[in-house]
Amino acid sequence: MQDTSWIERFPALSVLSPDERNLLATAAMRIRLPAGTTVFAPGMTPDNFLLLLEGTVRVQQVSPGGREIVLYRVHGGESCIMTTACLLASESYAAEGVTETAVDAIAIPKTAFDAAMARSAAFRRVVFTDYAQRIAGLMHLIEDVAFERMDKRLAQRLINRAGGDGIVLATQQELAADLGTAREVVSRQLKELERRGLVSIGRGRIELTDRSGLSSLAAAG
Amino acid sequence: MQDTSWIERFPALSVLSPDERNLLATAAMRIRLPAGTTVFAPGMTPDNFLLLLEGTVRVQQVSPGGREIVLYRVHGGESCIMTTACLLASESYAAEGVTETAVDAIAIPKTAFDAAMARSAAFRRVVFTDYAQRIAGLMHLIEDVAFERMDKRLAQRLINRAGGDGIVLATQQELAADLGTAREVVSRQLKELERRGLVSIGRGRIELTDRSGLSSLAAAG
DNA sequence: GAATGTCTGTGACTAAGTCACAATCGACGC
DNA sequence: GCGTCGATTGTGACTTAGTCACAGACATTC
Repeated sequence: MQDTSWIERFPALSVLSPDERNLLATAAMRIRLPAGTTVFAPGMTPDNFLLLLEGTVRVQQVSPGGREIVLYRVHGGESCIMTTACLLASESYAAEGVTETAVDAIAIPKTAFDAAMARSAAFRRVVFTDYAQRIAGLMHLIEDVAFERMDKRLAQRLINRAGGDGIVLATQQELAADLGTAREVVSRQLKELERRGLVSIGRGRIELTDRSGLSSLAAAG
Repeated sequence: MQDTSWIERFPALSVLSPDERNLLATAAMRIRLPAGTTVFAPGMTPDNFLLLLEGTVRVQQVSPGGREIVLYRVHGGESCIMTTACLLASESYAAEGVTETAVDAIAIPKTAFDAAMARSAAFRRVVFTDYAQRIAGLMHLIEDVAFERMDKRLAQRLINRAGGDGIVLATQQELAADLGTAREVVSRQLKELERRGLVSIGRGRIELTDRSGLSSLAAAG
């Protein structure tokens, strides 16, 4: 008797027939990873597809010059299928995935993945939705990097990253990686935001003192 | 009796069973479009998936400020499935597809697409390969835009765009859109390349006078 | 409380993007 | 042949972003 309860974590899979559930549950392995684990990296051929139950995985690219850019994050309830599928299909790209928090996930071997794709329309829908969302995200990122001003992007990022208390726990280096820019640029931009009274800067911590001000900056054309 | 000969244009589909061929061929429509046709655009819900036989489709994004960036191009023998699938799955993105040349394509209605995905492993492979390649391309583009120098990117682009005679037929505006930068920047970069004896500039036309010089610039770290 | 490693700030410089024009070219009509 | 018009290209002056080379500040550990 397999444990199929994790399937409920994915609303799109809740319509699976008992047969289909069994197919997935039989092959699925529950895995737990601590924060900071490299899930995949250039040169590694992944043999499992991941469905995240809890935690987040950061997918990023590192430039030769040492600069980084975060491509997207996978959160609990989302699938990490896209990147692994890509790694299988085309060798050449330099993205790596790292757990940002402890992660609880379901790993599905390639053979079971293929079988599920063949047999289950619901499973296909999950996979396609994942692809579509990631691609839309990447396109949005390209638009951002190519066309938007840094102050606007930083304001946006601070708002997204802030907890309900209006506090962002991140170093300037981490923010720089999120935005694909240099740490010094973040330092100067934050200074300017502080001067304007929108944030207050601490070590590894930024407090948003004027969220609506930041929002209007983030929305500015 | 359906015409299934176009299937041979897609090597990955040549392994289809007669049944599967028939499924596709019955639903498929052959379409021809002149250059400059908008295949899809924000707000349009596409109801067909395209397999390109001949010609190219340019997929690009336009910024509020009027700047453009080419995300990728779909060539003959490739599928244009990704973007359309994305458009169906998630409304919010601003890419548009325009034919760059006259295009000869096969259009497959959504229902037949879903059926083919359910029944044919080969068809799934085509679709996944398309996704994987596009995503790898988008990631490469992000890396380029975020980290590479403009002179290097321009040199690369000129090499890719040049015919066997070493001539690029494109306006500076078009090159700027390819790279996601401003036309003035292309103008100045070209001037610098000309000064270094790598190219010779004409109106709507750039001649590569030193390909190996351009190559080493494009490869430079 | 001294040492150490991490994080942050800053000046000086280079690269890229923006804005506002001017100059040039090619095609078309007369 | 000549003039006109739109498209294309060139350029200066300025702003924004990224690079390099540091110095200073802070937290943790011994």
